[in-house]
Amino acid sequence: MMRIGQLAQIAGIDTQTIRFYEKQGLLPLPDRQQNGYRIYNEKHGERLAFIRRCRILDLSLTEIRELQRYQDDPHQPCTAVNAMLDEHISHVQSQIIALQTLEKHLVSLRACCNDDREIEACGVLAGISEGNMYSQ
Amino acid sequence: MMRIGQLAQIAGIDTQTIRFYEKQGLLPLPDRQQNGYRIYNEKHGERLAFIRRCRILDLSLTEIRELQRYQDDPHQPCTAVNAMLDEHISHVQSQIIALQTLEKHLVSLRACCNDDREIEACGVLAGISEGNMYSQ
DNA sequence: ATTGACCTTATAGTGACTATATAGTTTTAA
DNA sequence: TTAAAACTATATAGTCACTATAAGGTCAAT
Repeated sequence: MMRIGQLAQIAGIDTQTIRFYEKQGLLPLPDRQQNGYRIYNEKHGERLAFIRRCRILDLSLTEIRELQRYQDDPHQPCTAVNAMLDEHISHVQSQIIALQTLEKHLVSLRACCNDDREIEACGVLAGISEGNMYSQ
Repeated sequence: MMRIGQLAQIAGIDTQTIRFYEKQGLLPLPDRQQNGYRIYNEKHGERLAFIRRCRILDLSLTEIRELQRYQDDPHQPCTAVNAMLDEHISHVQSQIIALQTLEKHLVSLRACCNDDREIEACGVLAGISEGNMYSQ
């Protein structure tokens, strides 16, 4: 039995974030003291830890809600869970490829200028302005 | 001389986005017809193309504003432009590394389950719930 | 009695758009 | 000529996952 501040400290997050997750339907409504303070138990702590670990995996709050629904129905087959993860992995891989392309692009742009010029002659600005940005 | 729709078509973006850039101070205020319609010239088109190319490089609107200020002062040295790009490259590289770590993490989690289980026994959900997420 | 630490709710801000609502204007077709 | 379609205008809200701020209530210790 603890109040929001203690739960926040244990979970390593802000009290605001806990209230936010509650409002988002990710955390079950806690009991309240007579003064209105929220009271949490260990179940809340576990639920919060699950949410946090999902967030570390960069799952969206919607995906987390979906995972929680699966957990509440433990005799379903878990294909949907695996499918979600597969799709998430694809998404992350796409992001990586996009960023690697961007990086190449930026590095080759950077190579167009040393630091000893005036703005007017800056190869970087010229490179952006001229717009042959997809010509490798 | 063209109206916003034509400029949008040429630039390949939405009219809303043009008005948004104007409000953000990225596009100079265009003249207006008697009916209030905005009128653009080629300079606006070039400016918009510059903005778009910067966005393709994933530069923020703030960074673009900064680049525009440099362009307006063409006899400054261009060290700041290059520094901005260097920092942006570092930022992109950090993102790539973070995503690659995440991908490894997700792939190893995915390997904890085949598709033929019940939710209760799902290795993926267990992997998230158990929380030994940083033990490689 | 008051300070400080904690708790409450409600609201606004972040970034870069995107969508919606409402209304006025111009162009095209019947 | 009139009515519909296509364009323009402004203002406001929504996206995502928080984060910050405001304004106030509660509690323990000094």
